[in-house]
Amino acid sequence: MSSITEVARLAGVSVATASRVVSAADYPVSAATRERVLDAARELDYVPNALARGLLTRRVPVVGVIVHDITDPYFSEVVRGVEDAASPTGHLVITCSSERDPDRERSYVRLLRSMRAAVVIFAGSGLADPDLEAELARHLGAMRAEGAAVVHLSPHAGGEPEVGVDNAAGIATMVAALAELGHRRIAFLAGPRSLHVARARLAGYRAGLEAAGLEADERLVVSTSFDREGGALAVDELLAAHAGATAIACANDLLALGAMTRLREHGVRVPDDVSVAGFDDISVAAITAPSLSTVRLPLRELGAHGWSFAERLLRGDAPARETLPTTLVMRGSTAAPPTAPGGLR
Amino acid sequence: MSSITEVARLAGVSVATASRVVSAADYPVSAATRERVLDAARELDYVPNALARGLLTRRVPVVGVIVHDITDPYFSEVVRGVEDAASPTGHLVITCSSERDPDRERSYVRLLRSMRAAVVIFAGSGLADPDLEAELARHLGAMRAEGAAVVHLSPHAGGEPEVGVDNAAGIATMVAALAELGHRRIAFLAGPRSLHVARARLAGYRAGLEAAGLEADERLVVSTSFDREGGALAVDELLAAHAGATAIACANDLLALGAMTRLREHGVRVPDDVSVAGFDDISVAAITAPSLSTVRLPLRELGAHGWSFAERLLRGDAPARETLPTTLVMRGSTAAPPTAPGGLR
DNA sequence: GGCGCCATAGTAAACCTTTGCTGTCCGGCT
DNA sequence: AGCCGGACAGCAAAGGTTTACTATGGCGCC
Repeated sequence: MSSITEVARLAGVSVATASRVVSAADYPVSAATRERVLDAARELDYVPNALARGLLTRRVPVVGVIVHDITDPYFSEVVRGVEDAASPTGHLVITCSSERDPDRERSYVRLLRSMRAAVVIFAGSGLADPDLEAELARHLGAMRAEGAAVVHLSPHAGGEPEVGVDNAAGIATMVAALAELGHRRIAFLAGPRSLHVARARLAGYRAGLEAAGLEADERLVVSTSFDREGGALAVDELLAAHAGATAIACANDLLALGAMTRLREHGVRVPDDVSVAGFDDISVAAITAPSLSTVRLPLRELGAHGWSFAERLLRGDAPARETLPTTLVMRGSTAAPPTAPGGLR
Repeated sequence: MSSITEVARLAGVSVATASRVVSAADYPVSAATRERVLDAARELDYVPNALARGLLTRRVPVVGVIVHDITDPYFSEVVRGVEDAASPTGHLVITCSSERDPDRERSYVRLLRSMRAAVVIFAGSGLADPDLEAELARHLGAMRAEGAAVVHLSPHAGGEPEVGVDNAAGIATMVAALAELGHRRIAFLAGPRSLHVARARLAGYRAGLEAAGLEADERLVVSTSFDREGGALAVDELLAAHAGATAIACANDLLALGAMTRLREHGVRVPDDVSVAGFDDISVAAITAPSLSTVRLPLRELGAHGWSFAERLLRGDAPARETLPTTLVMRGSTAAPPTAPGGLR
């Protein structure tokens, strides 16, 4: 593979000049010389060595994205957003599926550091592990000191993310929409109490209730795991409590899907007897029967904003924290409450 | 960030010795010296510079995976397979969503080359574009000459992939299963004629028909785009043709999903009136109502095998081409044909 | 005509590691 | 006692690029 030395030799100039031409430095080079160098580069099929360049600039045009699992549509959307934003500037995206395993996360960050990645974006941070925290903090500190940018995206265990999503407001608009349809008793499937996101969404539910002038009833709030299984269990619990809900808002689409399945098993019709609403708008939501009313998270934008935040960091700016808005998506799983006194009893 | 020079200084040895310790070369170093170097490295939080190392070894522990779109579950599974296989050896995975755009693909390969990536895996190759082909061939040739490994996975426009999936056999087993259920008129939604995969699957359909002793009828084969929209359109076409199919096999789960939706809109029940079968087993397939009978592709394995193929290539072996088997997954969207003369008319 | 400045071009150091080759020391063998 | 070889350590080059600094030449201006 040809190096810049060979390009310079073929063009009959010094390597310095050749370098200035091919790397488009703002250094004066006469048009004739430039042309000769470009010709030589073309002829030799010259591709600059990013390693040598990175060795000097202490940074390689690569952005690492730490996700839980690239297979999860949530994360692949975010990664795609990063990629779309980063690739026009010649940056490559490295995906790191940590599986929330501290060891994997640790080793990924170490690898990224050894590679002198310009940017690290945390899209799904690991669970709290003091040991990991410490090592991570050390690595991240060192990387920042080296000039790399580190950005945290929305669900971030260790505090406020640099770029977030307004979970609370999102849920609140859904609650408002349900109230608008005429629902007075709106249940909420909250997901695990331990997760930061879940807590934010629960807060949004409460705020939405208050804004709509509805009474809060703790019997209407059920905490379970963040998956379909949890949604099904929560429905059982709601039925057992005879809480009389006419609508069920969920902290998560998977919860909503699980709830719908279980409701069907109990012979409860959606949305005729009970309305169900999700959160996230994963791609399945549009194709279930009935299709799921939900709140769309701007996942691609989240990734893109994460990149642009990092880019500004790289330039030495101190960008302001951002919060991205969600959008309401009303589909077939919600309707006005039944006129006859109904709901889950 | 500390370099090996500082480690050596702190340990009171030469850089050569320090290097031999930290890079675990099989070179004799006394136990005491080794210990001192290791201590120094730990104290300084030394992380080797992969760029400097790569500059020397002409290769950096990175594998680029070219996909159509990381957001497509098909590709994210493959990428995950590569990642799981590659990361234990300290390799990082770069995802490149080319969107089947020759320009993007070109620029990704160029970037990967400039980075001296050790491996490039094509998981979803671009459409035929003579211009791209030429430039790609040049890049790939150069990379191979440099010692990098290049591997093509199953859907490969430019010929036989190094690691493939037996598409034809997969469809054939599905056709056999439908025939077994009693179906005699099995339609096939074939996807675009231009795609190599689509053609392979169509061939499988024909082979399956023949093996089951069923008559081929060209009115039962519909070519559309490879998405839900295409599935819906194909159903319209099938209905218009009054072909009287009792089962619809699809070259793709998305086609099947689109077909099911449109069938519902026409008041046709699945599987009571018509059976529908997909191909790929994307994750949604299990949670639609009814759940989709389909053929599972070993996507993760495909990625993992791609990596191991590349690894052997890197070691200088000449591994043999591989073809991975598919598995039949029968769920709720298929059943015996209606006893009363039914089907799509 | 001489001086200095501008426009270019070149020199060489630096980035960090690996590794072939060259020491050095010591123990053991003849 | 002399020699040899083994075990370990160090020197220095090489890998490809960028960039601060230096050199060259031509031209304008007084």
